[in-house]
Amino acid sequence: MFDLLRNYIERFTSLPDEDWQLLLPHLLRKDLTKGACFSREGKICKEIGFVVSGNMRHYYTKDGEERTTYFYFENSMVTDYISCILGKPGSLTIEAMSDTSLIVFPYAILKSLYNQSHAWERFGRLLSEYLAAGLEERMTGLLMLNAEERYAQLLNSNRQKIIERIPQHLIANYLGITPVSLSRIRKRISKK
Amino acid sequence: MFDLLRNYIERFTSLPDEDWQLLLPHLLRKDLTKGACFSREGKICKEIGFVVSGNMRHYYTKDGEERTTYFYFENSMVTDYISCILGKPGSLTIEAMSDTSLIVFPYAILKSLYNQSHAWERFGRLLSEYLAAGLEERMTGLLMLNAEERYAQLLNSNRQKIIERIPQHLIANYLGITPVSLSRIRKRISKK
DNA sequence: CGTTCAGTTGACTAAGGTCAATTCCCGTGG
DNA sequence: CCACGGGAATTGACCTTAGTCAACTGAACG
Repeated sequence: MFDLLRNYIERFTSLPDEDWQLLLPHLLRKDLTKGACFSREGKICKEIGFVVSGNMRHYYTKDGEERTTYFYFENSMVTDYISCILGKPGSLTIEAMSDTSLIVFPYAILKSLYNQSHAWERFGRLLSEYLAAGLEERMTGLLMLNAEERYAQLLNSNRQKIIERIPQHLIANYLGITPVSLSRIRKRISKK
Repeated sequence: MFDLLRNYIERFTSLPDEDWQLLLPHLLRKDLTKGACFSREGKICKEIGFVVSGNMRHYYTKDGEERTTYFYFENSMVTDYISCILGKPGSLTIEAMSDTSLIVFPYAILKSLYNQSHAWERFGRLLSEYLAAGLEERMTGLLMLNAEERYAQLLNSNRQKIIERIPQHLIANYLGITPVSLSRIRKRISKK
């Protein structure tokens, strides 16, 4: 099963077997039931996860309201990377939306791998670059587009899984609007 | 003068002299006059810059309108990093707000340094992490705060240079609002 | 069947934008 | 020294977008 993670990593950069062996002994399987949290606002996130099956979302809270900014599906990494990097309490909560199986390992291990091997350092660079590119796209969407345009962008993007598998009120939340507004937007679009 | 850049890099990670020597021959000085662009929307950005003196801003455009999302002052790196990383045309324009002196080098060189040296790879990782952390903070500000809260956040942040040296209509733009709105917000705050 | 929860719809509200007029500040030329 | 011109900032009147609240519909499930 751990090979799923290895394949994922190799999509970023090739990883000699000896490097993989450095991580392997630290991998654990972890199962979360629906609604359980992988990481919580206010806690320092110390683990990296990899979703084997199930799906998750992460959200920020303000005045008790949730703002979802990411959905995780099988075959992707999950962590409050900013909290890991900065070693500070995160502002993010990551929650299993269904029963979910993960492979996990401590961020501290990844950090020590950075020292032990250039290949791991490279993986860390590429992962951060990938994250930054994603964040930038997200930010420009919020900055440049109104609600209807953001919805249209989502429909035209390669995020099919979100449209197919996420209930509408969470999609609204992800777009930064209320379910009521999304319903109206959909009505407006369908009239065209 | 190039030592300014070296000092900047060493704030991320220590860099043995032999590694620094790999970059040194590729450094150039570049001067931009007020209003000149370092990188343009629609062009692939192939250079990394370091501001020796002067200041710059970067902005996105939508329907001919500019949205400023970053100001650069002396002693900081400047580039459309996302365009560099992805090797795609950027959606960002970076413009000198005053006559500006830069140290520049090709991104391709940095990329080759990643292959040549673990220390440079580490720098690349830390730079990307730093960028991601900044983007995340910016995104959450846009997502979670209204205009007045964003302005208050700016005032309470360690971005003094922006408040002191940037004209109000560009601060408004940076906050994602019109100069008219910022003026009203300031009035509201001053009444308290 | 009734309960529950997602989604839809209507009426009203709030935040911020638009447009236009006015004022302020500052540099330049007479 | 004063007058003028131009851009930045302020202010008022009005508009647009999305949020709020509440009522209603509809499907899923015990």
